[in-house]
Amino acid sequence: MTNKSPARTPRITIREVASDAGVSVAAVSKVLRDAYGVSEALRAKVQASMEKLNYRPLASARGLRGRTYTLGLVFPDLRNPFFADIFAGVNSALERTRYQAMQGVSVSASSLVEAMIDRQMDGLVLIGPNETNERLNDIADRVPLVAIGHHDLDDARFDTVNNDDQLGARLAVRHLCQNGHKKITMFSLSAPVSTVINQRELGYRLEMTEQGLGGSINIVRAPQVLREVQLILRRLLESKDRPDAIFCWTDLMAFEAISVATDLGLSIPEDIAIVGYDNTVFCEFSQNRLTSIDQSGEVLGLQATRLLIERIDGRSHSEHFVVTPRVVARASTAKVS
Amino acid sequence: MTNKSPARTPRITIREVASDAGVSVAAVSKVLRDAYGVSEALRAKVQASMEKLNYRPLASARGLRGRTYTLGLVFPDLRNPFFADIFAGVNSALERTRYQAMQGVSVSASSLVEAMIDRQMDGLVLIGPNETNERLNDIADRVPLVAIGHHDLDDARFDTVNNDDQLGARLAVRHLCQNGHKKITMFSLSAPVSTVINQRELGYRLEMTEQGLGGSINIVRAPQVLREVQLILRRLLESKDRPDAIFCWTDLMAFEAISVATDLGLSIPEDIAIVGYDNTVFCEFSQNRLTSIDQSGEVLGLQATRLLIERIDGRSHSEHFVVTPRVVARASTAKVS
DNA sequence: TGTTCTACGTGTAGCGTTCTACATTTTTGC
DNA sequence: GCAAAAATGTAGAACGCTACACGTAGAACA
Repeated sequence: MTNKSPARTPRITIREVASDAGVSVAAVSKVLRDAYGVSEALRAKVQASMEKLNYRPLASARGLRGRTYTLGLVFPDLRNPFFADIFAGVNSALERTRYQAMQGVSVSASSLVEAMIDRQMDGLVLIGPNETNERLNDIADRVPLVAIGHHDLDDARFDTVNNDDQLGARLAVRHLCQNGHKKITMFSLSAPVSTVINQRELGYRLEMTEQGLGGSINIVRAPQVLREVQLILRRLLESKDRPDAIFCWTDLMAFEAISVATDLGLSIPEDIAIVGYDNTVFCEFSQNRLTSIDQSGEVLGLQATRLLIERIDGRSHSEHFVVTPRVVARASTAKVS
Repeated sequence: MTNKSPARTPRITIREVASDAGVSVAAVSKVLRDAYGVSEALRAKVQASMEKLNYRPLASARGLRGRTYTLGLVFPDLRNPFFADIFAGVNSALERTRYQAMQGVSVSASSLVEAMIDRQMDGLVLIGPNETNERLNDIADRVPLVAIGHHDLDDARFDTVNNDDQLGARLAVRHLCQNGHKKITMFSLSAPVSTVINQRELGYRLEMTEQGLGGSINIVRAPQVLREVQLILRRLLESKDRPDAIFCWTDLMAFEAISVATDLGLSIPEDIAIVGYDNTVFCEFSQNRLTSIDQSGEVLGLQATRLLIERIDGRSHSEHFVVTPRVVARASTAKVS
């Protein structure tokens, strides 16, 4: 066992800065935190030394007493480009702050959240968490928390940022109706039940009923497993009473639907119209031209971050921010002549 | 200013575990690290107390003395699903270890890397870094480092994990030739020059020459800006001497190429064949059916993580792992009859 | 002139771990 | 049965920072 690791260049500490600047450690710390009681002269001296020595405070050490200036983001998955939009929003909110975001990815947030708390994140943003309010409250008792995509506000001791998923679904159905479709099936998610999915299904049902199409309400569900998704879509599109439109709970599923439909020789939108959700960049591709519901991920990320920092700074009552979704129409739902 | 944050439930510390188990703090620490010199009896007692109190060691505190058991991953971008494959590999390598991965996203790794070092990451994996060897060595002097997608091994004081990008490009060209194409253009990246891109361009040139097509070598470059990419592709496909095949440096660009070609009414592969790189999940879609070079992101991630942990454990000489790419043929390059 | 403020600095006790050095007990070898 | 060696446990000093409690000096006030 050659346990002799290569000599690492040692870090500059606050003590060295203090001695270089000829002041106390406490003074340097004050400058670092712009705490009260530092003269301009002292600040300048200290900052010069920090610059000169290229000093950077060690987050772990700070965390032991105060903050680490680190926010944790928990994504359910990395494959969906929608999350990149949220991330962009987070970053632009962080631009002029001293905070840094670190991401983790995990379907079941649980163990990842614990790991982030162990690592002293000052606050957490959970994206599309599959957790009960009880569990989320339990987390919120230990660290400032904001959830993106969670609709149960009952007694929530955390903030939420959502798009109006129920409205989004209604818009999708309404748009399809306006383009002359009647047999509209919703393609939804089976496995982890989430409040987001519930809202979208509810919106679908309500709008179908309102449009006088209550009789043809049909929700088909699949887990997030590629094989299953394809199988179920294929079965749906091959069935005798195939729908003339599908509303998919996320763009990714809509792309799968386009793929299966194309495979079966169906043309879009003539034989089957398709609507997705999230309005990801891939919707624009000519090979997709997917009509989708835009929920502005960037705004979601930005607002979530804003709320989180407020909460870290001491706010204790909950706030709930809602974005209004809108239809972005493309060829996948063009009017059937 | 209501600076009264809600009372957070305080953490269980090692001291409480020690007193609950009736042993010293040092003993608990030993159990935690499975250090030498703990009897089975003591270990059992301590573990029972840890379980009972639901104790979790605080990473910041550990970091101050030893390790934080956190690895940092730096992605250049979140939009490319290829990175999800790498991430999957990292995770499966981490499965039976006590390490956790935290991700950051940044085109220019620099400031993010500093932030990660400040946060006491035990080691870093940089994915597709746009950095010189000098800069990377500078980082490697301060923290164990592995680069995925970096071909300059000259005097590298870090490990690298690569697919053979030069071979990958050759395979792409060879495959196109076999299917009867002659005017093969490469669509490459202009802005941040990277060793990966260099290798792919080199492979393209070499294979074109070898195939006797040296005369029609043509590399078109665009930055990673959507507008520009589309403009340049459109110009290329509308030009008088349009190529009959395009080799794109990444799947994402290939999808754009398919989009533009579709837009222009060109059919694939009859009018124009297209090859991508990465073999991302989206290649399978019937609307794409994109032939692509597979570089098994999962293997890259797994090996990188393995090497990183070895390095953290003391290895000081550099290792360089190479994966052999392969062509995955789909309809976008089917033989033109 | 004395007294009270206010502004500016400093000393130092932790924060929750790890780890070296050491004390004590048990085992081993002869 | 005794010394030496091995095994097991503990004390306590860091690690780099924050923040509380003070000290000091000059300004403002009466």
